[in-house]
Amino acid sequence: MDGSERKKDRKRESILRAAVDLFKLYGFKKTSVSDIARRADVSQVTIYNHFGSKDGLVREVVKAQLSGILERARGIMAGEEPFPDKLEAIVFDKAQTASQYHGELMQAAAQNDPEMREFIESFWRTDVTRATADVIDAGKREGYINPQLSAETAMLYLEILRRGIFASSDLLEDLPPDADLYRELNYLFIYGLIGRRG
Amino acid sequence: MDGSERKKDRKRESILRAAVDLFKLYGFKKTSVSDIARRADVSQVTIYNHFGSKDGLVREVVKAQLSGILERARGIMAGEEPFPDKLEAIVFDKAQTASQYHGELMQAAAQNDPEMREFIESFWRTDVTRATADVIDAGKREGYINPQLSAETAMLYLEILRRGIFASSDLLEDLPPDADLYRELNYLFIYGLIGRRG
Amino acid sequence: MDGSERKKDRKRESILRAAVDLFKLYGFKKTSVSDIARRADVSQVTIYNHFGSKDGLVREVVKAQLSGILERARGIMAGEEPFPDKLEAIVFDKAQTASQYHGELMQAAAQNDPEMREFIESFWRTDVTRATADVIDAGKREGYINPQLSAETAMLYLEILRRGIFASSDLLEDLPPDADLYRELNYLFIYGLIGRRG
Amino acid sequence: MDGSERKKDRKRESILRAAVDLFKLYGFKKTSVSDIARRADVSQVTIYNHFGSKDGLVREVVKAQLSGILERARGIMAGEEPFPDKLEAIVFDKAQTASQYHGELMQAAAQNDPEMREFIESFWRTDVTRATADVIDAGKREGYINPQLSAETAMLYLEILRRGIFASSDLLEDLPPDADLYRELNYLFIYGLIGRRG
DNA sequence: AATGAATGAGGGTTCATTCAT
DNA sequence: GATGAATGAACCCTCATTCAT
Repeated sequence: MDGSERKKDRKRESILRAAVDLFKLYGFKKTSVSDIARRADVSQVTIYNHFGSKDGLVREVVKAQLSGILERARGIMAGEEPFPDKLEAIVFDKAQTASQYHGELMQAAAQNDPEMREFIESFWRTDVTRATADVIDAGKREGYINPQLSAETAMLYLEILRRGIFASSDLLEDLPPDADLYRELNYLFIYGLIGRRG
Repeated sequence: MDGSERKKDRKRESILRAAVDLFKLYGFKKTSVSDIARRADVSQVTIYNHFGSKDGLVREVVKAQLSGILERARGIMAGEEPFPDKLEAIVFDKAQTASQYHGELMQAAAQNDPEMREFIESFWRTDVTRATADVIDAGKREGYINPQLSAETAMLYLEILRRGIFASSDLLEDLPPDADLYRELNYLFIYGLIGRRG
Repeated sequence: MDGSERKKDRKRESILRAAVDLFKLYGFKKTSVSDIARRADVSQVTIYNHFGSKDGLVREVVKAQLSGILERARGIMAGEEPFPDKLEAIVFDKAQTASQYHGELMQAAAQNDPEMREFIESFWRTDVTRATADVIDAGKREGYINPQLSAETAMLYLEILRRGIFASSDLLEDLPPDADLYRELNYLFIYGLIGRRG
Repeated sequence: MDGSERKKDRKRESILRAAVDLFKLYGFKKTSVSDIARRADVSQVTIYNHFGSKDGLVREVVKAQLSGILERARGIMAGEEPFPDKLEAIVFDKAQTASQYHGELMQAAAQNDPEMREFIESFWRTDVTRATADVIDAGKREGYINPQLSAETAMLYLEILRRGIFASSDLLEDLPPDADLYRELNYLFIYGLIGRRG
């Protein structure tokens, strides 16, 4: 039935949201299933009925997280802004910039779960790589990326920046979202420490 | 007695080393006091006699870790190599590039422990800031850093790079330590995505 | 409607069969209602609609089991074979010789269920006693049972044999169903360890 | 130290006894670790410290149980009574005649524990077989067992009797320990249903 | 100073059962 | 009558910590 289906989905969403929130706040290990249940206003068992286990839950959270990041990145790249703006939007993707819980999550997801490991690796190998390659192409086309720079190195650099920003959210989170600092950092990404010359 | 003192210190060191090893391998939460005791070949209670609690232990580990990083950075800055080499050495500090256990540790240390939070913040505010400022000064003096770049932004950039590299150790760990990639990345840090022109 | 009735009965049978199978395989406590539902291809709730509770289900299983044993025994006694063959057929009743799940079942059925306890005891007192008495009468009539042996003792002996064989199914289950061993054991039941003399 | 050792052993014994009692009363699966802890007046965790897991506990219980039975049997065989008395003493071993919890225990012990399975099988193959062979030899020597009876069959018969009595403890437990019934049953074991003739 | 033994609190998970449709 | 979804209670187990020696 429709009502039941929708209700079930609502509970599912509610659990997922609660899980994401608490994982971000306290990390994966410190968040208990009972905490999640309480926050989602749901019985603990309902979580098991939906996701099978805590690992099953984190699996879904990770999948949703990864897809979300990718989707947003694609949306940004499809727009018409100049490259620096796109770069800024992608690298500073707000939704993921929220404490370094991500690493722990990924680790937890991959650790005891070969299937998940495969999923993550494949996701990285195909989707992320392709998306990042698009970014780099755009940058080269618009003259913001040195055409001689190998795609491999560029991708690694961007990844380091993403993760670094991600892991520095404690330093950034108090800034107003329109602070000049973002622009300046973005400028650094493109022109380096040495800055624009001539 | 001297022998007793030395023996005591040896136990202390043994516990610390065991803790660091296991934290790196399995993370802070997944490492139990009993694990550490077993690896250090010591009774659990001995750990409590020395460090008071698990949090007390992690406090010491963090202090040692931070001091180590700082000391190495100072050593590097005191040398005579050109700025790019120094930058590379500092940013890629091998000893800390070892799984992203660091973030979890810091979080654990700071979370339930105001004293520790104070220590870390003060450490950051004084020691790290000062050291990073030294790096930036050197860079400016040698013409590798845009003199108009504010110290604040530069420091943030360097911190982002450090943490990003740290969090990307999974991508870097299979590389030979003399790979060109390090040089290329370092080049990117200085000259940006746009590269050296003219 | 007839079709609905028959369908309902089919579900009932399907549940009972699934329960018996799983109880035999894994025991009563280790078999969950959800397991039974899955094997019977039925919703858990259907089991409750039919039997009220897990205990209610086990009650029905036990009743069916007991009636089955009794019915087979009566069939055998009604036949024309000589007494030793009848004895063998009854004591080695294949259908119940299938792991010692039986005891657990009876215990579970009787434990929290006074009504069931009453049923089992009455069943024992009337049906089983009567049937066993028939066996003994036949044995005496054909000269295979010492006429001076009290019915009480003889019945107890037969019951011990039945349960002993039941509980030894692990030792017997690999034997071919026509093995000499069955005859030899049966011979022992009649002639004892000392054997036929003279 | 001596005091600590003795205290530890006392706790160990206390736990074992509580476990045996409860297993006999309610069966293995229905007895929770917390029940055992409460009855032994000990923290649950102490049970884990001593036995590692519930399965570990049942392992020890089973080992103790088996060794006990064997030891008593050997003691009996070493005595000077005539064979029928020995047979009675062994087959009706009181200490094990206490509900059919035994089967469930063995099953639980062997199920998830290859090491235990090995232990039980080896125990059966060597100790039990040898002891039973001794019984049979004594019976033959004293003329109570048909010399032509194969050892295999005789052992199986005795085992069936043991288990049958074991599983019939509900029928026997109300009898006074000196009841004639025991003698009569024993008589049946030796002379069979047909009784002594001539 | 060091230890073996013991523990209260809490974690993930399963189960028999009920509710709403 | 049948079901999918949801649940409270209970279970096995682990952990950081303390007690007695």
